Amino acid sequence: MTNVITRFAPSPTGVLHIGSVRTALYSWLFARQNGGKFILRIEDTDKERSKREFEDNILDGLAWLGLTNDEFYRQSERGEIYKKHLIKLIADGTAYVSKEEPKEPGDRTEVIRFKNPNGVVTFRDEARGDISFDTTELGDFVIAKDLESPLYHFAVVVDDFEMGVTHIIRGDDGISNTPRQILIQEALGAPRPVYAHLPMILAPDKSKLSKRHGALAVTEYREEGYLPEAILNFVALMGWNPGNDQEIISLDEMIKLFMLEKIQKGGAVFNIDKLKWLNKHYMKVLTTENAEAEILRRFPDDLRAKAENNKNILAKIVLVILDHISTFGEVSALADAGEYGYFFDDPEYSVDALLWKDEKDKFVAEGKLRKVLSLIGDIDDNLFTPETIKTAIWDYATEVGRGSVLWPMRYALSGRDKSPDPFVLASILGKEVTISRIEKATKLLIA
RNA sequence: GGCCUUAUCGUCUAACGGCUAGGACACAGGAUUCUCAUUCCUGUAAUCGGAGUUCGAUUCUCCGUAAGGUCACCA
Repeated sequence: MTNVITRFAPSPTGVLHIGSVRTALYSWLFARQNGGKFILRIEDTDKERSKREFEDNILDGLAWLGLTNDEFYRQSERGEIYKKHLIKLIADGTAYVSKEEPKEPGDRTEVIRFKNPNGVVTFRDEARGDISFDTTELGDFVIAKDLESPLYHFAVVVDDFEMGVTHIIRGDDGISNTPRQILIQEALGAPRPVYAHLPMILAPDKSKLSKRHGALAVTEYREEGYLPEAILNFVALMGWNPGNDQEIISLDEMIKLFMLEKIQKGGAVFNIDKLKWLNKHYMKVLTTENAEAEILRRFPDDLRAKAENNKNILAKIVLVILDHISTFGEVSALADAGEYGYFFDDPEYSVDALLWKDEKDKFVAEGKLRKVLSLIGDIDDNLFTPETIKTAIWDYATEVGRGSVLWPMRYALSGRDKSPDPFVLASILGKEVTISRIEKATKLLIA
């Protein structure tokens, strides 16, 4: 295909949410796949509702996701262009100035209406097939309040024409707008672009996704600790598939495999669990430095200070932390719950907690911990790894009952009912700290 | 209400008109190291209803039903 030009045209009356991201992504993919251009156009003809903060949010979100645009426009800066076409249509007789009875406060007594030829419009939708409308019911619809104030339908058509847009990929809600836009196109003498309408993204109750259902701005997903790769992968697969069972798909692969014809027709319910699953996957393939930075950022101040003073420990616990979360945002909640303290400070716990459920005798437990001490005492400081520690203890633990050895050992190191296994813990803490914590536990047991 | 669109496991989806309707998330059970989490294995689970065309329908046609969109001097 030659000279493909697509566009993403949000109105800055709200934040960039997950549905818009998918529309932007598909348009972007199609342009990139065909070596074409991707245009970002801010549709801010409604001066009342358009807000700069929303535009900033949209730009911020797209940049974060890496959906780069080749050209950027604001409709509010293109008044002369619309005016020129408006004058031409009026001169041609395909539009006219109409006297009106104001129906609501603020209504004009004069607007510009389109002279509807009243025919049936049939267009081909790449995602759905042929669609026909009888446009008679539209009447002579309003296309501008005056020469300086074009309305949505008119501005869109003029812009797509002027910018040479070849493929319009947009939401399902644009489908009913298409006939009247085609009418305007024909009056303008503009070529008809290829259309592809995307099904809606729905809430779990199948209603339109809204803030109430977690339709957050992508910038909020970023704050919650989702990765752009996960967001992109997730939205790509809502309403499209690569033609095989592949679930993990990179942007580069999407560019290769994307096809308008494979776009789903029915709406898709937003499934946060799948997003989390994808995010967990992408967190694991993140570089250690990036993961470390994300984690550190979520730590409360005191914990962060300790971690920064002990980079050695921090580097070792990244994988352990990653294992237990789906988003980086969970780190702060877990940290607040005291989850990571034991990596840096000796834990506090009661004697009872130290005892395994099937071995409540303090003296027996103390004896087993002392045995552990002697078994790991021989390991070289530099070879204090989960493997060597396990090798040293395993046979003994198996012989006398794994739980009766491993539970007290793990508890002595972490002071928590739930934690990584004792071998990993010991290797993270290092030989010296491990021994001192276990010794402390033995003293507590026979005190 | 008019018009437009859509309908496969709970969810995202696959299946030239032709194997036992496949995969993923979630869920359940099991295994891997005491706990938690990973990882692995196994399992539960779907073609909206009714006609028609056909040797044969998830697939094509029609009628229902349900859901969504749209009917602005918003976008």
